[in-house]
Amino acid sequence: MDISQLNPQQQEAACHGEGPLLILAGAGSGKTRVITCRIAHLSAARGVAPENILAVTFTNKAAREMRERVEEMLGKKRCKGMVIATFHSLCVRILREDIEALGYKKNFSIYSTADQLRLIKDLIQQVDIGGRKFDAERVLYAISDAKNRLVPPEKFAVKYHDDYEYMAAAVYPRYQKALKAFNAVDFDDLIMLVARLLQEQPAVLEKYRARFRYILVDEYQDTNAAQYLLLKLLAGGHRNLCVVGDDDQSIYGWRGADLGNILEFERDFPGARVVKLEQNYRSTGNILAAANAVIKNNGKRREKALWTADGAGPRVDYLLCEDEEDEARAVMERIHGERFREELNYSDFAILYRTNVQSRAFEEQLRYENIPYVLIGGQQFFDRKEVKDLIAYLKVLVNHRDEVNLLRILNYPKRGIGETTADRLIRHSAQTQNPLWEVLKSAGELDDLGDKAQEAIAAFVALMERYRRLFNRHGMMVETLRELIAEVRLEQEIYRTVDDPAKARRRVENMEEVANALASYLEREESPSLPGFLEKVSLLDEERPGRDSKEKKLERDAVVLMSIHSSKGLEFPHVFLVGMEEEFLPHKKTLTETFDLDEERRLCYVGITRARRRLVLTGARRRKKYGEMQLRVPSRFLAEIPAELLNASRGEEPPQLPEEEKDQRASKAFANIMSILGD
DNA sequence: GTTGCGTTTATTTTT
DNA sequence: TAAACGCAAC
Repeated sequence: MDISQLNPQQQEAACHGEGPLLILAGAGSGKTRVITCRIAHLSAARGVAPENILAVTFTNKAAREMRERVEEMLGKKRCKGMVIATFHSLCVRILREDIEALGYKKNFSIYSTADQLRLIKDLIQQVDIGGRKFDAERVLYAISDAKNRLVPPEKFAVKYHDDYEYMAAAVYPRYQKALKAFNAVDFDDLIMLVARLLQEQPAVLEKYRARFRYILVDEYQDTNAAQYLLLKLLAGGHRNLCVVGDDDQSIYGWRGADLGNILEFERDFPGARVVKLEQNYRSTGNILAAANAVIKNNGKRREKALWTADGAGPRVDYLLCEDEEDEARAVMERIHGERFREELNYSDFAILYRTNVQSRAFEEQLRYENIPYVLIGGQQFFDRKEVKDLIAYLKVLVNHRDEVNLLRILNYPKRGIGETTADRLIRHSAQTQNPLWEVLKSAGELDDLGDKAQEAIAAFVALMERYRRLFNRHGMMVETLRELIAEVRLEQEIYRTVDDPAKARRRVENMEEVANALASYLEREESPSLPGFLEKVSLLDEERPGRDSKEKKLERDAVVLMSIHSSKGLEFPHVFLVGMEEEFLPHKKTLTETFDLDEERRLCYVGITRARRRLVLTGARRRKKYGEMQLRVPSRFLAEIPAELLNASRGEEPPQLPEEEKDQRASKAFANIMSILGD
């Protein structure tokens, strides 16, 4: 480890000893370097044992990179036992060990969003408020939000008195009860249950406090109430908590992230040392000045200003285009020109937008001009039906109480257990309080089922029990999986139901990808298991079979298209921040419903600070929306960038007037009209 | 069990 | 505009 390569503030942070530490790390200020150096410092200079170090991140990618870099510095051997994990995978580890204290079994399933939605749809039907229909996603969102805020079902308060709140209030307790009966937890539970476990079980808390004596947290601005409590409990004894983050880059408020956590760190951990990292090693001076100018308009924030030792660079460009097509063409023009002039790769360019629909015009133009591009985001591999079906089999094999997935596969592919039979089975299960799986096992004794149905059920039970045994054979898991696919005829089912042969083939290949993912998991893992594989799959850890994960896509020589959210943590020599218009950035929703303009401004800030050497902002005068042409107004954030930093070509118009002036102008216009009317 | 048609709705998505 | 969904009809 070479501390001397760090700047003074970075050194101060990396070498801090005991007690709480807040590192306010501006965009591009080398925070990963500081965190990894700090871990190395704790280990090498202060003799902290690896198993006493816990580093928590939000993404698998961040965790992986952190581990790699620490291993590079310390050597693999001295990192053994160190826990560098995401919040979720840390919590799974803890729960696998200690969840029984909460009344779950250790083979609990982790429910994906799709699993959650299936369950919630079902529960909405059961509650049934006057036959009115409800969007399950909105109900799920309300429940998830409650969990993130640590609000238990019985304390869920209806505040705004809208229908969805009442529905959520009705569904939430049932949902939570069902999950427990199914021996399943959702993503939010992973955090919430661990927080509860630590709160209610002093012995468990002591165990982990003794184990994790030094805790480091990355992207602290993104922590929610549950994660905060978890950290507070874990660090409660020794207070060796080091958090790194940037309040200006908090863009996940809508997922429960609580900006207060980073703003109030010293209040929560008195005596905390605060280190600001403001030197930026990424962008040119003008880009940073633009970023600073925008973000300083936010009210609640930690004052900081990024600076660079490098030059100012060219000014930030602003292109006001006619419409979305013109905008796309303008961006292409720039890509062609710059690429040629500076001998750049396509992958040096990124096009960032607020909403995914905006990518379309750019995709079309890129394709038209034969420029290679990758689109990041969109449908996830595990959202594909065929993958979910196969995974459902595996989930049930591991946890037969998982009724959401049991019902998913009970008659898929068709095996003669129709809807009527299923309904009867479910009713029996409800009446006798017996898990559905037990009802299936004893279905032979039920007199309201026909012989055919009973036979089919018995065959299904036998199939599942057989595969449960088969999967336990050592070193045969991939073969077993393929046998399972063949035996239940999943492929035939796809070819039967999908009429487009190419599409069908792709789906079958996706299923094969699951087998490949399992194979690569088996290769990598020391003591692999089916539950272990499912866990990786659920937590979207590297076994994700999609042949184009975000990381892989970024390796190709292609222009990158993605949302501003997806771009956090990345950087590109040339960035196009497109659609700089009111109702995109800030988004219409925040103007009419959520009113969190600050988060939109942070989003703008994140977009700007992705650029290393050149930033181009674009917008259109009009664009087609919902099939209709609309006039567009330049984003108010443009007006926050000082004119001398901006290079406005194309349109003559300067960025829009500041808000107050616009208001004044509007009220003057209003006064005029009134006076005319008054005459 | 499909197919087809009308209705509805339209952010962001680290796990 | 377009995609996703639900419901009714085949």
